Amino acid sequence: VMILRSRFLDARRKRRNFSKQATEILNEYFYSHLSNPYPSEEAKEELAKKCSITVSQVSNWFGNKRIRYKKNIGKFQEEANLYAAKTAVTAAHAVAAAVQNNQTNSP
Amino acid sequence: EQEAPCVPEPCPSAGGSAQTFEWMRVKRNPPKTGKSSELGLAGQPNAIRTNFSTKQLTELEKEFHFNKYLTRARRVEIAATLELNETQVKIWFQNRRMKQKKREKEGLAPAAAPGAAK
DNA sequence: GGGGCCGATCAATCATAGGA
DNA sequence: CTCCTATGATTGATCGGCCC
Repeated sequence: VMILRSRFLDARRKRRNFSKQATEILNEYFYSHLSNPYPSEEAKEELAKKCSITVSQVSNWFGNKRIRYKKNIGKFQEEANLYAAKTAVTAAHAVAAAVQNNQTNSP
Repeated sequence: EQEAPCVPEPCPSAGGSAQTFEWMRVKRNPPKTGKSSELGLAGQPNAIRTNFSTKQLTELEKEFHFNKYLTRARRVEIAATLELNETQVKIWFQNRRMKQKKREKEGLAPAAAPGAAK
């Protein structure tokens, strides 16, 4: 028992929460890829840049998010719906644009 | 950037909210690293994460500084000395190497150091 | 056919940040 | 200030691939 917290003095001690918008970006990606929330190395780099954090931090975030999400799906339902709706709007715009494009050329 | 084979089984749910995808069902097998008390039979693996003592970590760290890779002989020796499985020692070195690599990559380009001078 | 290594990930835990 | 929860990081160990 006393074989204590030998880990004391970790980097964990000076943890900082990510900015509100960084979390926003990460969540957007997570929920828009809920069927397979495993960003590629390139995707991670891009997210890292957009969030101003390191690739490792992006990996940590997804790792924690996935585990915690599946541990209690219900708890994230609201959040899931929120982001689902948000990306739906974006998707709708994309579809609309695509339709416009296709109207002038049908294979 | 578009996979396709996903969703082998979307799951019920009529509501319209999140479905249960495969990654949410993934379960890892419990650690086979049973040790201290190798239960009678029926091989009931400990299924617990071993907590390395400070002494063990210190020795492993020291050895790592000497050699990044272990030879079979050295591994056996260390495992015996520290009372760990050869597997645990092997895994520790693997994780340690990955950790080292990560550190090198990160500590080698923190470029943007906002408020560097303070 | 097996063993080790790598890269990614898991899962439990630690220690802190932030809110009521 | 005292809980209590949310969250980022660490780490022993697993999974799938690859190589020899």
